Amino acid sequence: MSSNGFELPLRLLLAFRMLIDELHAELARQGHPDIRPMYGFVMQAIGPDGTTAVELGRALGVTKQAAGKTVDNLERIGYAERATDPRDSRRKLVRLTPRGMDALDRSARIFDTLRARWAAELGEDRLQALESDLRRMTPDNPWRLDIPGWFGAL
Amino acid sequence: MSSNGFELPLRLLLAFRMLIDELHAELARQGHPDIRPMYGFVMQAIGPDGTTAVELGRALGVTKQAAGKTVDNLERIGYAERATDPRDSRRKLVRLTPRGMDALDRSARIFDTLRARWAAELGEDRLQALESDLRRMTPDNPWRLDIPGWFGAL
DNA sequence: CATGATAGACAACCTGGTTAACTATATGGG
DNA sequence: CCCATATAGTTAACCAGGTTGTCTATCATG
Repeated sequence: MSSNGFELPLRLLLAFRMLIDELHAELARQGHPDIRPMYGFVMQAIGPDGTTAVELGRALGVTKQAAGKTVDNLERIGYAERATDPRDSRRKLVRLTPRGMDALDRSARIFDTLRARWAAELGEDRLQALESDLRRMTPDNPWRLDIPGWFGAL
Repeated sequence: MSSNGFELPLRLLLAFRMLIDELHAELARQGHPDIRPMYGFVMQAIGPDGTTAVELGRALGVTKQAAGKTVDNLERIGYAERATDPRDSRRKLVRLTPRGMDALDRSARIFDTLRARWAAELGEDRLQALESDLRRMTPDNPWRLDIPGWFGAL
């Protein structure tokens, strides 16, 4: 069975999906029921210091318009806010609200918990080997995700 | 770095994405430029014997309407066809066309090649360990993917 | 034969993506 | 100093793929 090349991508996707589903179930339990799968990546890309729509689009590998729409949604549910840059009035700084920060912090902690569950199941050494192998097979630059919306779009 | 829980899902996704991108680049090179990332999963779910929209939806974890729309698209680009079931005229059998079959066959071979590349890089034993660990952490039933469109939708 | 279950189609809507066109602001060179 | 160009953001129109809800046609059964 392990010689079937189709299984590898499938398992990678299932594993990813499981982690993300568990993350969101837990986030919902902790008071963030409105987070969509994508938002975590977007908030991570916004980061604690804020960014702009154009930079965000570049970071996520989507157009500035798409990035803008997503920020609209984050703004609508109270996780991000926009403010004009005083030093360049073309730019609008996108920053996380305290609620957004909270969601981001909790996500990080939940991911750590989930990783610990994997370590308990597989053993820390096996998990580190797995992470190391994945790191070896994937691009170095962890950012420039290109992720949201890629599936089904490209 | 490997104690950062955020890296695991990210690497899983990047690895998946890489494989899928390489698959589609190679499929395009081999005469199938119109395949979208999802179609591979859908064609795999249709299988060599055909299925119906309802069954397909169940297999993919989406509604029958969504499955129907996707079949519309596969039909449009000549990879699937529909025919009324002679034994139950409510049902419409969805089958792959020869072109669809060809794409599916090539996909399987390309995935095998990609897996071989991973084996060459990581060693067959490490790769088998990786697959085995992923298998251990993900649901048993390989089908019922629940995949297409899940990201961004749920 | 009437009733209920099932398959499919259609419409309206949502999200997240795209291109394209437009406005407003910076910036740098004649 | 001013104009040309580049950049940030918005808006609009579209697409893909998903959802619910409704409707019709067919099957199967009491």
